[in-house]
Amino acid sequence: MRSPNDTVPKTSVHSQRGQCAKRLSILDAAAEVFCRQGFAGASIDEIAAEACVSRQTVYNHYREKENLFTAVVEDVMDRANAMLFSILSTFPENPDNLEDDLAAFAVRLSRNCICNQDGKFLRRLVQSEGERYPHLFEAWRQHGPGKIGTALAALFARLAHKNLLQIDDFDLAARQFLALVNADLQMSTLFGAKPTEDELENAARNAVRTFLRAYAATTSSGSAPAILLAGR
Amino acid sequence: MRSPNDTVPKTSVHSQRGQCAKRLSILDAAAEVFCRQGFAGASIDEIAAEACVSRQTVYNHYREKENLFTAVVEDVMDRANAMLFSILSTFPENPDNLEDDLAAFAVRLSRNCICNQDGKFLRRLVQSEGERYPHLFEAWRQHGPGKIGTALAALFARLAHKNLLQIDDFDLAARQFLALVNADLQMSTLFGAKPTEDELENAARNAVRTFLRAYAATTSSGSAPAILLAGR
DNA sequence: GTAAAACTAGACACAGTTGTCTAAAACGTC
DNA sequence: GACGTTTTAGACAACTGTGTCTAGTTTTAC
Repeated sequence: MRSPNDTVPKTSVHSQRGQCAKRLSILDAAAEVFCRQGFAGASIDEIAAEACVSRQTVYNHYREKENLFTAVVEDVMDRANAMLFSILSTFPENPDNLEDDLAAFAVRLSRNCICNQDGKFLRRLVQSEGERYPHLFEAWRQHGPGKIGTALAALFARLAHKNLLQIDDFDLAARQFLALVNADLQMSTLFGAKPTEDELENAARNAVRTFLRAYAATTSSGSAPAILLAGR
Repeated sequence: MRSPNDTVPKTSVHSQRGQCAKRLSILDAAAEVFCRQGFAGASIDEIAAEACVSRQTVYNHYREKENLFTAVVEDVMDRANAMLFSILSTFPENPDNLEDDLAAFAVRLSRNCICNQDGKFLRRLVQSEGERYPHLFEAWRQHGPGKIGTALAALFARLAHKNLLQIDDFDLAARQFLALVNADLQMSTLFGAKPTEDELENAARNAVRTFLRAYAATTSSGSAPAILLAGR
């Protein structure tokens, strides 16, 4: 896989974001350009220019376009993954107001995992190149943001165990929660425009309200919680 | 816009799917290739080959690549649009079992508008080329499947008027309904694999069940309908 | 300060694409 | 069968992109 004459300095730690400023700069520029133009449309010259680096330097570090592409994908996925788990850890152990806590959580999730540059990049790339690079898709699913689903499912299982939610199928609930959060953002995210903070807030509120109407634990009397039905 | 020496026969009715078999064949092949490779990655040679037509014929009909691309987009959108309205018209005026009717409706919608070749093409293209061709995105929204939302909202308004649903914001409910239907299909549709008929059925059932838990009209007693809570 | 490593700029061969052009072939119609 | 149109196959110029090479410059490390 790795050619012997990679002139990459001593610090050739695979694609892990390591040391060298140029390497980093190339990675970032490449992410930008690949995202804008797709794999076929992106040219090494453009990437080099955006990274303020000579074309030869790009080739020194990444040997060929294909190689650079997979390095970028790995890098973005690593970052997205770290971000995801940092956000998951913010959910309070004992939520005192489930609706507010879930909404705040949803805002963080959509702001930092879905609507940010990395989220956009991954969505676009998996969509347009996923068929051509099946391993890309698989990586996205198992090791990248595709994991959001399983992580969320675990969170919901915890909440159900505390009798705060009433859920049969945790994975399904997780998928639906994400889908609902996305429902109001799709237009923005499809187009590429970053939604405002207000839009994020609204989208989260709408999603959580509907989600809780469907999944909030019923009170002991068996009817839906008064607070949820009251607003209608 | 239109060059005077378009050698297109007498039947130059813009891009409306008209007459000439070659023209049709080119349009279909181009849709296929653009979808697979994106705009930059698709070559006229490949399109011509897939259409079983000489390259020159492609140029005779569509003058240049850009032109062919927009013709394909228009064509696919027209078809998707027609399909959407044909499906909307199948929803019964007086549903006797809302859950079943909505589920059947969701199956038809996802099979024929979301998971089919045209749906895939449009999603992929809007996603990857929407930023470069803003008019494409705008067209998709106003004149293509972006309209599903408003059409659905109208349907839900009707159902709410008949006291079958209890909805504040019809547009929101429509977006959420679509999002829920997509929730289980995203993996398949992202990857490009056609889901099986069973998967469609399941996705629709899951979506409708959650949707109705959130939006079904409460019975006169004020509690959620017994049938909906019973299953849990 | 010096030597090794990293970087730059430019030229280069090669391949692929777009869009044009031409002459010959196939087609449809009267 | 003859005419006009459509289609084809191939050659073509212009361009763009990839990946290599070289020679010179800058940076870094000792």
